[in-house]
Parts: sequence; structure tokens; C-alpha cells
Amino acid sequence: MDPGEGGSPAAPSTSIAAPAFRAGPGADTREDAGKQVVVILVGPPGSGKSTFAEAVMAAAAGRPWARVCQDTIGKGKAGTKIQCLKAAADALKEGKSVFIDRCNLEREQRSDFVKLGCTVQADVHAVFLDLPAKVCISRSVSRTSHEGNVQGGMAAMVVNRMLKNKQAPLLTEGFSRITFCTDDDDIKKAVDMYSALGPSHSLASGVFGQKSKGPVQTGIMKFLKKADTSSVNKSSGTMVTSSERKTGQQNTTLKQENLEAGGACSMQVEKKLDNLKEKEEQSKERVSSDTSLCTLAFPSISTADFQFDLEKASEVIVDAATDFVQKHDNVRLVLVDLSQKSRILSLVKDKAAKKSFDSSRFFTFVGDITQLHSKGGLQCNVIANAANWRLKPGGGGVNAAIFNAAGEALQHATKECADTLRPGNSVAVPVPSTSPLHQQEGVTHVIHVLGPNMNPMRPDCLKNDYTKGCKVLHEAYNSLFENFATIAQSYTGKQNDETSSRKSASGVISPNDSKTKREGSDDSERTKKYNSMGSSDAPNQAREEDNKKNAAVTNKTWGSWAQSLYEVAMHPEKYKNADSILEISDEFVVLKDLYPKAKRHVLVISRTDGLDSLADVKKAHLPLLRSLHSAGLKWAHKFLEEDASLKFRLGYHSVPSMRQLHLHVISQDFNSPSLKNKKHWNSFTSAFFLDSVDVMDEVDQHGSATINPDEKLLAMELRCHRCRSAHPNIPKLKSHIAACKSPFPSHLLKKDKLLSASTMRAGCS
DNA sequence: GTTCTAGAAC
DNA sequence: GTTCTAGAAC
Repeated sequence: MDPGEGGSPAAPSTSIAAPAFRAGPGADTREDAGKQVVVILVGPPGSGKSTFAEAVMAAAAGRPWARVCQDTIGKGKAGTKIQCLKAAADALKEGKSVFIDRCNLEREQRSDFVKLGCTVQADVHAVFLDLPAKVCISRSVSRTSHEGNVQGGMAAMVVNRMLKNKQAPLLTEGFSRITFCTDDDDIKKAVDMYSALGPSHSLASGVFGQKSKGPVQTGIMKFLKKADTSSVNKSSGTMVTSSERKTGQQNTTLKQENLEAGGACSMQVEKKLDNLKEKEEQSKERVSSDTSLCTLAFPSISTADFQFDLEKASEVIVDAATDFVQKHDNVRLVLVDLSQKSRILSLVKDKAAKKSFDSSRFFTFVGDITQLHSKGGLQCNVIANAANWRLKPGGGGVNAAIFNAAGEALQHATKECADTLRPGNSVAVPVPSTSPLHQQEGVTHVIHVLGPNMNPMRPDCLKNDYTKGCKVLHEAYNSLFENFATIAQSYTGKQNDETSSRKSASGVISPNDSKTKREGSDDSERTKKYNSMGSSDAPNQAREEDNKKNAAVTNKTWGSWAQSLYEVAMHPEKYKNADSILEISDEFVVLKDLYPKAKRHVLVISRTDGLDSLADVKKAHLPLLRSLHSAGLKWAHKFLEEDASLKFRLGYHSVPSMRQLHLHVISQDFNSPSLKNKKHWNSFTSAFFLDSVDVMDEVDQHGSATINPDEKLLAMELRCHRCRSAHPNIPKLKSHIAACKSPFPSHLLKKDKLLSASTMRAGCS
């Protein structure tokens, strides 16, 4: 069989498949008919778009390039988008490949340029110059002769405004290749790659260079590995379409050919494999191109770690799923499992076969639920997660895989929507557009589901009560599918409405929507019912474990320099004459911070021995936390009487540097020479700073505070705590905050987290 | 050249 | 937590 048959262009027989150069991941160039390329450079001012295009054009390997720059298109001055589109179309007609050199950070802004590719059948690529905001600001602030006049003091504002709305390019926009560059090294590699892209070469398709997840390997080596293990079906799913079945057969034939040839014709084999790979990708395309159906991929709930009987679970799945697809149009449900030998898949397949419904709208699929698009060719807008009750990552299985694949963004987005989940319930979380799961797999929502548990080692064990178990499992699937239907509805409605689908993707459809839903009467009824079923005290055990873990965190050794607060707390009388001690009680000492990070900054130090930090705090300490809080409030009020322009926050550092639990009372001007570095700034303005009111709530509800000990929080880029603008360094940040009059973020206005003269008055009245 | 950051030592 | 300082960034 000739693998070249079937319409893919035959490569020149004299050429070799492997490129003569290789410039980093994804530089999998092939010689072929020589398509033109439209490269859309995406990045804010200062990200180096023009430099990129100029560098490639200066070193280009024979391919004719044109650079379309909006900043110069009007006779050397800034022009319009229309002018750019026309110039690009003209250059393409002349046979040139084109760099689109305008920011194009939003999907809508670049969509017309993506369409250009269709007119001349050119490949459309995106190169996303996704450098840290502070680098772009820094560069654009300092440049003196920018073509578009984005320089000097205005630059920071422009860059910040643009970055607020940035949307990373997605394959679904119509790009055949997306290259992420997050530092100068990435940029250099990408420049080298495009420079070496000769007129008859083309670059491999896919997403390359995303740091959070390895590049999607689409090179020939991956395919060779596949061919060696004959595992095409295993990795690309069992929803064997006719085209895929054909590919599988070709693959086997090819392997035999290779063996017979004894490897002597390895070049030819490589070439054939290359063609086959393309064909395989085309077949994937056919599977995934059915985008008229909003698709939910879901794992079997409760049958893994929760040890729910597979036979019974499969009945529930088939019942709930077939019922759902019969009632809803334009949706597909796909039950996914990793292994081809999956018993739950075969049970479901068998049971579903006995029912009459449209089998293209509910089927099973073998593959990794986090890589359905890239590895399995199955486009799913929504995936379900078999979550734990705390909605926390880890624990192994699907939950760990999904949180891993989605990155931290999903953890934060989840936290926005819900803190915990009861068995039988689900919560839909919009996947942030920054998440690799969104960018690489096109997943816009993850729905966390908690099913019934039959494992005595896990919380809420139903002790083999399958009457309740099946009921709760049914509720879990119904809740999942209902949530999916809501998403599908908005999705279908917005398919032709780019703007609103963008909002949905970036999470502007407020997470509160799902929160409201979650807390709706239906759910609370269910929760009540479930509670009355006599759930075990296992969640408390889990919390107990949490507390132990937290204690272990604090089991660190404190340096001698970290002991001073402990000394003051244990023996305040020794220091009572010092100016810095403001108040001493049995429970706490109030101390002026020796190195205040704002105009007013005091510490309310607990006097309980052994309570080193927040991680040691348990429910029994709640009265103490309340005492510390009211002492803090009292002092904040006193300071507000002296200066009504101040605002205060009361809170704890997630991981304090000084031993002995202490509450910070700090004014929000951050006007102090002692605030010197990034760590200082981020420790008071990022999630590292835990508001006292939240801490008390959590300790009250869960017996401990949720601590995010992530050091990355302290290393984050410098952003204004009011308007969230980014700044390249501390001095620039400080001059900005001295002038910034933006309102504080809304989350601080809730629960009186931000104290001001007016909230104080309101509190008194 | 100066400014600024980040890591080591305390 | 701070101070000191090498060296990166400008």
C-alpha cells in the first residue's frame, strides 16, 4: 500500500525527510510543496515583535518575507488595521510570507488576520511573545524612538491595559502552529527557526514552548515510537473511525515493511511515516472537527478510589447519560478511561448497546482525559473531574491529572467557585485562558463532581449501602450533566458571537454564577438529605490530617534572628518601657513593627507558648484569634482617628519569618523606607497575606486555616495593590502607589477586610 | 558609570 | 526579619 495515496502531496523523492537544521523543540521542518506562511506576532509593546520580524528577515534562508507593521504602515507613521490587512493580502498575492507586526493580544483583533491564510492556502502561525509584563514595560519605558510612540511614562500604562485583556492564541482560532516565547532564549530559538525556514520547508503543527507543560511532541520521533509499539489505537482512543482503522492497518503494514527491509531503506520509511503521520492527523481532524456538538468528557465517578461496584455504576451511567442526550440537542457525552481493558468502559458499552439512542452522542473513549484533543483528536469543550470533597489537587487518579494539566490557574478558579463539595453534587469552573488545558486542549470548563464513597478509608463511606449509593451516584451524574447543559447552552448561543465566547473563556462569566447555583435550594436540599443519611466523621479525620500536616510545616527550626517576637511575647515586662510596646494583655502584646512597611504597621502578638504560626492554629484557638482581631481593630481605629486618609488590613503571613503567631495591622499606603524588596511587597499584597476575617471563618468552619505556602507568591511580578498594574522594580512601583487613586479590588471590600474611616463610622452607628 | 536585585550570612 | 555585596540590568 502506498502511504502517499489519498491526496497528501507527494514529497520529492530525492529529498530527505529529516531537516538539515533543528532549532529547539518543535522545529520539525519538512520539505514539501512550500506553503506561504502568515506569522501573527502576538505581544504587547516592548515584547520585541519588530525585532523578531526584522531578525528573521535579515537572516532568512531564501523565503521571501514581508513585515506588516501597523506602527509604520501610514507612510512611516501609524496606520489602520484595514491598511495592514490590505498590505498583508498584497504581499501574500506576490508569493511572500508575512509577519503581522501589531499587538493582536485579543482574539477578535487577530481573527481577520487569521482569515488571510485561507485566501492563498497559507499556513497561519502565531508567535506569542509572552514576556513578563515588567520586562515589556521596562523596555518600552526606556526606548526613545519607538515607531508607534509607545515609550516613556505612557508605555507602562499602555502595556498594563493591554495585558489585562490578553488572550493566548489557541489552535481553535485557526492557527496551525503556535510558538510560545517566555524569555529571550525562546525568542532566539524561534527567530533561528523561522530564519532557517526555506521556501520549500514547512513547520510542524501544534503548540510549542509552553513552559508549564512540555511541548506537544508532534515530531517524527514520537510517531516512530508509536509505530514501534504498535500502540496507535491505545494512545489515540478506541472510538475507531473508519479512517483511523485504516491508519492503524497502514501502520502495521509499514512496520512489516520496515522489518523486511532490515532498516536499509530507513529514509524512505521515515518519509512514509511522515506522510502517515499527516494522514493520522487528518483523521484526528475529522473526529474533532464536529464542533457543532458541545462535548463533555467524563471519567467514571466513584469507581476508582471510592470503590463503587462497577456493574451498578455502569447502569447508573447508561441511564443518566442516555436520558440526558435524548432530552438535549447539540451535546455529546463521552465516557473516558485510560486503559483499553477498562471494565467500566466495556460494561457501559454493552449496556448502552441494548438501548436505543443516537450512539454518536454518547460513546466511550480510551485516552487521557487531559489530552483528548492533542493525543486523541477528540475536541471536548468541557471535562468532568472526579474531585475530592475539598476540591484540592493531588490524591492521584483523574483529580491529580486534571489539576496537574490545568496548572495553578485551575486551583485559583476553583477556589473562586466553591470551597467544598458534598457527595452527589458538582460545580462548574471556567478554565482560565492562561491554563494549558484551555490553550492546548481547548477545554473551557472543568466540572468537579463528587460521587458516593464505598471506601472505608475515605470520607463519607456509605458502608456498602448501595440503595443510597446508587441514588447519590445518580444525583452526581445528573448534577454534572445539568451543569454541562448550562455551559453547552451558552456555548451554542455564543458560537457566532466571538466577543461573548471570549468572555466565557476568560472566566468573566462570573464564577459566582455557579456558586449561586451550587448554593441554590436544590443543592442544599440534597445536602440536607445526605447529611441525614448518617455520614461518617471521616471529613473530620481528613481535617485532622490536615492539621498534622500544617504542624509538620511549622516544625521548622527558627534562626536566632527569628526569636525576638517570641521573647517579647514570653517576657513583655522586660520590654515594657520600650516605645515600641503599645499594649500588654494576658493574651497578646501589641508592638510597633521595628521595620514598618507602611505609615502605620503594628503586630498583635499572641502570648500562647507553642503557637508559632498560623499553621499551628486549631479550632480551640478561635477565641484567641478573635481577641487578636479585636485588638487589631482597636488600634486601626485609633490610627484612623489620627489620620482619616489611611486604610488598614488585618492579616497573617502564610509562612511568617518570625516565630510566634502575630497579626499584622498595616496601613495600605505602603509608604515606608523599610519596604525595600519584592518579598516585602508581595507578602502584604498577594494571597500570601491572609485576611484575619477569612482566617477566623476557616478555622471556625474547618478547624484550620488554608495556607498556601507557595514561595512563588513572594516572587511574583510587582503589581499595584489597587489597580493591579505591573511595574519593573520597587522604586517605580513605589512612585506609582504614591499616586494611584484607583479603588481597591472588590474582594477587599467584602467582609470589612479593608478598614477606613468610613467603615469605622458605619461600624459604630 | 549608577541602580537594582537576589542570595548568603547573621 | 535585616545587612551586605556581587553582579545583572540599565
